[in-house]
Amino acid sequence: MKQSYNNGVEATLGVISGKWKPQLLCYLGNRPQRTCDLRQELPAISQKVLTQQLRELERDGIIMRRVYGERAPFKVIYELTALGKSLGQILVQMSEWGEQRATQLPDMEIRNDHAGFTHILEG
Amino acid sequence: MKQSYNNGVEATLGVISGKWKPQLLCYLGNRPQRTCDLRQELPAISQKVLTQQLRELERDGIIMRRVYGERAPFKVIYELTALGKSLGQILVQMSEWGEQRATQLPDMEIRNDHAGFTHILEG
DNA sequence: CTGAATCCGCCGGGATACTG
DNA sequence: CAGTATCCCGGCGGATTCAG
Repeated sequence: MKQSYNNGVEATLGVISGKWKPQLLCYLGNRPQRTCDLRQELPAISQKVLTQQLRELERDGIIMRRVYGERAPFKVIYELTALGKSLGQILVQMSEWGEQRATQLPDMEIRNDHAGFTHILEG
Repeated sequence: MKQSYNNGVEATLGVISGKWKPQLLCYLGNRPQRTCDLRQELPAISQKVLTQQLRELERDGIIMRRVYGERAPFKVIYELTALGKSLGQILVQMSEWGEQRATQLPDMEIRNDHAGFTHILEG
């Protein structure tokens, strides 16, 4: 079926929105990672949801999935595609805007700063 | 209660995510608008949801609400705040990225182009 | 003209158990 | 190690009605 959006913003939101996607993009922006690496960085995520979010990012062409090994145990590596890396500027700006805003609101906390996303720009 | 995000991207997403918010920001980026104007530009939105989304944007400091008139019928005007306008660059970039991506995918359609958001930058 | 109050369906995300 | 299959819950957004 044909996807239809009113504007490009909605289309972009459709790609990066998701409870764990910003964090996944951040970690994968640093370097390609194995599934177990991601599970270690995101201890709270369930297996089902991790696979789900990764599948969506893959389907949208943001990340690439590579499997090594003929039989279990497998080694699966996820990494940003060129398209995924092209999100770098946007992610850094969104990160900075959010941080900037948090400084004005005492009741808002942001754990990691935008440096986590800047690595995407280096690729 | 204290809001907590893992990174600034999530914080920004929390502000602009919502089924109608990108469109509302686009229209309000052109000029301040009355409630009835917005309802005309978004015929499909229900009254409840329109008010809801506007309230959220207002609570987050993105738009400002002004009421004119002592008694009904009231005249209510919504307009972007300085903070709201500071989202302009991000929205334009997200819009362009989404459009760019749509050109690669035959099954994806985007009705309005990023020009709708560039007016925010002029304020 | 503008908005509050209900009631409700859908879907993203979570808990758990199972497979290769 | 990596992923699938169920069952489940909460909250966003929708339809409708009432009010100043």
